Amino acid sequence: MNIPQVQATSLRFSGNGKFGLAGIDRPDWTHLHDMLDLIGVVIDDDLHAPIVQPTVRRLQAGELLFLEGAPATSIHVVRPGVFKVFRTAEDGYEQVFGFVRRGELLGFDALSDARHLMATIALEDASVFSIALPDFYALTQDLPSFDRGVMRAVAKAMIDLTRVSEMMAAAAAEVRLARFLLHVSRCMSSCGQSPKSLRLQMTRRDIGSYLGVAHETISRSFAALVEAGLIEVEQRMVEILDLDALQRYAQGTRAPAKGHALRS
Amino acid sequence: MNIPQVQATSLRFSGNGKFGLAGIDRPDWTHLHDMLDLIGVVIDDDLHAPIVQPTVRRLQAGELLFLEGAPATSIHVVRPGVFKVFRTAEDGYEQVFGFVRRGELLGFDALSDARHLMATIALEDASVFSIALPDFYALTQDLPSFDRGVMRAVAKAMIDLTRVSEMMAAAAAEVRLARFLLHVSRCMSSCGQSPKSLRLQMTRRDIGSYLGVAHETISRSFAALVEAGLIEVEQRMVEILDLDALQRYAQGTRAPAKGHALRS
DNA sequence: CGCGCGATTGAAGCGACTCAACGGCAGTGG
DNA sequence: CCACTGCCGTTGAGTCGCTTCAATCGCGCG
Repeated sequence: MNIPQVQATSLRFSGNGKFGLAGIDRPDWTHLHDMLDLIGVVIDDDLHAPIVQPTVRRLQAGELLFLEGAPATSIHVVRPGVFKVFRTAEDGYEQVFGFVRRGELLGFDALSDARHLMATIALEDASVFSIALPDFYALTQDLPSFDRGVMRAVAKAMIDLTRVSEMMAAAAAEVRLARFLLHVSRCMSSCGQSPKSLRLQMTRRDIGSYLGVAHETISRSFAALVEAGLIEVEQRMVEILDLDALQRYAQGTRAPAKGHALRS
Repeated sequence: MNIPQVQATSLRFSGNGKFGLAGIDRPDWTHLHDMLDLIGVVIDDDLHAPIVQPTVRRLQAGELLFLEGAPATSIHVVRPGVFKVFRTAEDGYEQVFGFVRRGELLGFDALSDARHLMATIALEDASVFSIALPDFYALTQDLPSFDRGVMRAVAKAMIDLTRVSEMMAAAAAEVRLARFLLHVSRCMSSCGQSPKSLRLQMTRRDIGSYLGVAHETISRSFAALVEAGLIEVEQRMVEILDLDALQRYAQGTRAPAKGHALRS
């Protein structure tokens, strides 16, 4: 398998009116602006030269952003599209670690040893901003607000990873699925979309691997949630009928730990 | 509940012989040096003023570093000691997200919304370097190598979080435990200690919560691994008898003991 | 059109959970 | 000093739910 090359896109304007002075005659800043906006960075620094320019890479559904084991060259920010982060065990079992959506970082895990430990694939047509590592480091130094924005984004990514543990903490598979759906729901609403109408981009098998259960169990759990009147399912479209009830349903955990000796 | 305040410790030397030159007449730099060394930062920048000074906080076993929900004030780097990161669900169930050891960061997750989502407790007598957030941000700007060191440390923390998924991916509880022990083993060897002789600081219940199984099952799994001749267990001391065999045993993903390669 | 894959459903076995009881150890207070 | 009291760790028994194997259906695609 080969890794698609990063392609520089033509410079175009997407109506970023936030900075009146920007982009009049230097379209080089447009992508940078958009990317900063995407990760929620408020520009309080002057954009002085030398400012690097992220490139845009477009991927079709099913296209790999990078393979596991690939040397890390860039940090990516997801624009439209959803990615699956996974790793294939020696026996062929595919472990899914998470799903990455608009505004989130990709490839950050490789910063520890310059090598990706997980593969990343586009689950639908998508595109990302890519910054070469040297440029990335230059940006963190030149733009303190970018540095903080990255820290914030990374912290959020870490929180997302702990969400996995939370979902798996539930003993019952239906509860795990309920938590997963709520997680996706929150992602939807944070993206300004309806939190009750979900379009899942991943297969049942992906969800199963992510939640640590067999894909057949996911299928049955969907049926159970439908049976309970909490959701409606049609293929990969999920309609949450009663958000509150689903939340209550997702509360159940394992048997609680008894008293705890905490000193402070 | 109140949140323990970070206490500035008096500057005193606890027999740090690693830096022969340090602490002779400028103790202000000693802590910073030690902390940078701890997270693997190679100093290629001049340490010019104004350089901030991390404080040291010592904790007894069972003492909380911070509670969940607490406002984030500092970033911490673990010196000797092991911490447990966890969250208590509404029904009292304690979900363990990970164990943090020497050289790793604590409190980074709060950088997204300035509030800790997880509590952190010392499992044994421990101490940490603490840097107030403003100082932390100042450091990342003043010392590019520190900034990269932090990124590296954070990337490693993210990888550690994905390890949780990997451990939970195994259907069999014994395999999960085997993977956990190997994980601890790798931590030991990366700290320069023996990878075959482990002293676990956490209870069976902690391990169970971390691995997503009941604590009784952890107990039984220990017995099974002992029975298989892979390890020896005495209380919380674990001796790995055959590292290779344990690794082979930990390979199995999903497929219950179907004629497992364990029967001698 | 047939092939492959995703999704669903059924059947059967077993592994993990819950509940329960026990011994050991440490901290505490009379 | 020694009961007392939790908690930790272990072990047993029984139930339940998930996994595995299997068959079927639908859909997209070459």
